[in-house]
Amino acid sequence: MTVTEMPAGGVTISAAAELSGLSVDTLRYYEKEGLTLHRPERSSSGQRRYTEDNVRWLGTLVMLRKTGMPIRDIKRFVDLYRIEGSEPQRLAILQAHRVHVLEDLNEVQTHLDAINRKIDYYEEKVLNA
Amino acid sequence: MTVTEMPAGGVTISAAAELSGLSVDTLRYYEKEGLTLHRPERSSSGQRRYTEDNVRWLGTLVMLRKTGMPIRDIKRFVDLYRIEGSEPQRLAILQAHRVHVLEDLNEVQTHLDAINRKIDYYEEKVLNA
DNA sequence: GCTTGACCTGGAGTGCGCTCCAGGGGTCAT
DNA sequence: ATGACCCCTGGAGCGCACTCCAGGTCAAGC
Repeated sequence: MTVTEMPAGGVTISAAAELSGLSVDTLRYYEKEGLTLHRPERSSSGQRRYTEDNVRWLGTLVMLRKTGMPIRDIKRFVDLYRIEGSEPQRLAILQAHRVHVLEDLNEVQTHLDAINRKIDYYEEKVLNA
Repeated sequence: MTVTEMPAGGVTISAAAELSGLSVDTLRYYEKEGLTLHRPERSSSGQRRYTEDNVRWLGTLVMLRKTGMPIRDIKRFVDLYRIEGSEPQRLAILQAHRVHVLEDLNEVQTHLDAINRKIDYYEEKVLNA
């Protein structure tokens, strides 16, 4: 299943987990922590039903987490969505995060260069052995 | 102080911390975990004295940690240095790690693109408000 | 109507990588 | 010789982000 071919009534938590790449437990954990933009509706028997929007937001959460934003900061970001006209603040958070990510990428890239040099050194050493 | 202008007798743990960018506690922790190639010598009163080589190795540890290698894996890598002729294995670990780092960089880059798109969206929205 | 399996909740447990602390030196300037 | 510092050890504690568990509900298939 892809996110665009989701049934109208929404999907179960396990399907949402697969679609988002998160675990079922993590989905419930994120919801408990208030990271969901809107909590998924419940079926008549109380089970969560994730809509396309719900799943899309999970994608945003993954994006922020994988780029190293802590849960606490994501919480602040989500909370702004509940405040009318907070777009400038949301933008500011994203821009600041972008800077962090770029710095991080840069640092990792520098260390990667060092790894490559070490590999070169060993490749020569091993080849001439 | 830079690593090339270190006194011959070695430097204290706090100096080594500054030079490496790690904390004093982390230095002792790494040593406890067996991540040091050679344990630093001790002064007559039992204090650690880090040589240039010691500090250079700390740089390697930082390189591996900052690129996401777990302590456990670094331990395995260091242990190979105690085995004669283990250069091929050390090389293999570095090559495998390199692949991981590249995959990671790639993933982060992809998420960064998504962040940029979100920023673009908000910039337009905020500008036209 | 019984089993199976996915789901529910609240809360405890885990792994990682540090970080901090108590209690105790040694060294050096005043 | 007193105080200020830095250092030592073993071990406890912490923050983060999950992950797991017990005990229970519900729907569907046989």
